[in-house]
Amino acid sequence: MQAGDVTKYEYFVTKGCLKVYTIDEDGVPHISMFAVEDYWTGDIASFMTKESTPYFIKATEDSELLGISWTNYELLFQEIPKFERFYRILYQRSLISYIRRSNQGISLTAEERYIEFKKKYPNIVNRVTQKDLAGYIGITPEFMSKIISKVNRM
Amino acid sequence: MQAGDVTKYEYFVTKGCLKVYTIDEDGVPHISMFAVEDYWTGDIASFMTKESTPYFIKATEDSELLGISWTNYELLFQEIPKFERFYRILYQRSLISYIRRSNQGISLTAEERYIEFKKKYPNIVNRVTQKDLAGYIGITPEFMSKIISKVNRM
DNA sequence: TAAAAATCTTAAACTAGTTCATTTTTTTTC
DNA sequence: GAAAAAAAATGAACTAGTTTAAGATTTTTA
Repeated sequence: MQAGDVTKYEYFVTKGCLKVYTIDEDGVPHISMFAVEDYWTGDIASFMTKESTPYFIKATEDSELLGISWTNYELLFQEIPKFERFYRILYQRSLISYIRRSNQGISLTAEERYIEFKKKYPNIVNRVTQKDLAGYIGITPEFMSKIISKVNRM
Repeated sequence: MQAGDVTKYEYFVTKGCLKVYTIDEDGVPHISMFAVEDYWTGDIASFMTKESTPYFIKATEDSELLGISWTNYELLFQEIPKFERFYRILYQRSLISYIRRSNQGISLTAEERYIEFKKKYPNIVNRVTQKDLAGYIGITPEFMSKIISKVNRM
């Protein structure tokens, strides 16, 4: 996926690891999410509104995804209304985790955010580069390096 | 609503303004959201899981709310399955705005976050104290004061 | 497997944001 | 409408996180 495109699919990851990110005016990447096995990914805003996405998606490992198009997504609800419930609960859970993340972004220090990330995603922390982790935590790779060596020393 | 309670209701605001916030170990308040007319509020995580909430909710103006209990919420879906769709779309929209907020929290400076807030919520910015706004933006009231006078000077 | 490219580390100088203390302004209460 | 309480402003000293630059380590590619 490339910034500027209109998102045609939502993806479910069956294998691998991907990063979803924006690039700001200064060329600095900011990582919105990492998607590993059993995660949904894409840009739900662009998928819904058909406006262009600000995100790039790149696989960081060989990956396998399933995609659902807007047409099939709508059709799914029409033909099998029980899927409304499925997605209602899926979005509700997603919402809970994004509410938590947005609160942590404004109330925790970078070091605390790193410790939380490690605790919450022990399966991701060793699969991504420190540089990408820095982009997710919201700090520079240099400061990420300092934090990691400090936390490991503790 | 008080931290420690299990959330029994989700609320829809028909009049007024409320703040939803946590208080950290140092006694510093962090504001998760302001809820004005036509907003839903509460703690959806505690409402769903029946675990205790970390949030306080306080009205900052005289307010009127409608509340729905968990029992009635479940009953609603049972009796009128079309409401699954209604909530599916409601959560989908909410999700979009929290994804945006969590990205801004890690990629923008405090000044940029303030400017975005003013642009996105012109109807809220003048209804809340600077201190509460600081708690939402994620900075101290002192720094909020500096930013506001700087931005007004521009 | 050597060379090139990317990532990670370290350190010094800098800036965004905090802390603490004091004064001024606004709001609330009796 | 005076007194008290809360919010806002200001400034000086501080800390968390950035920037720039250079060297060390790991990964990728030919």
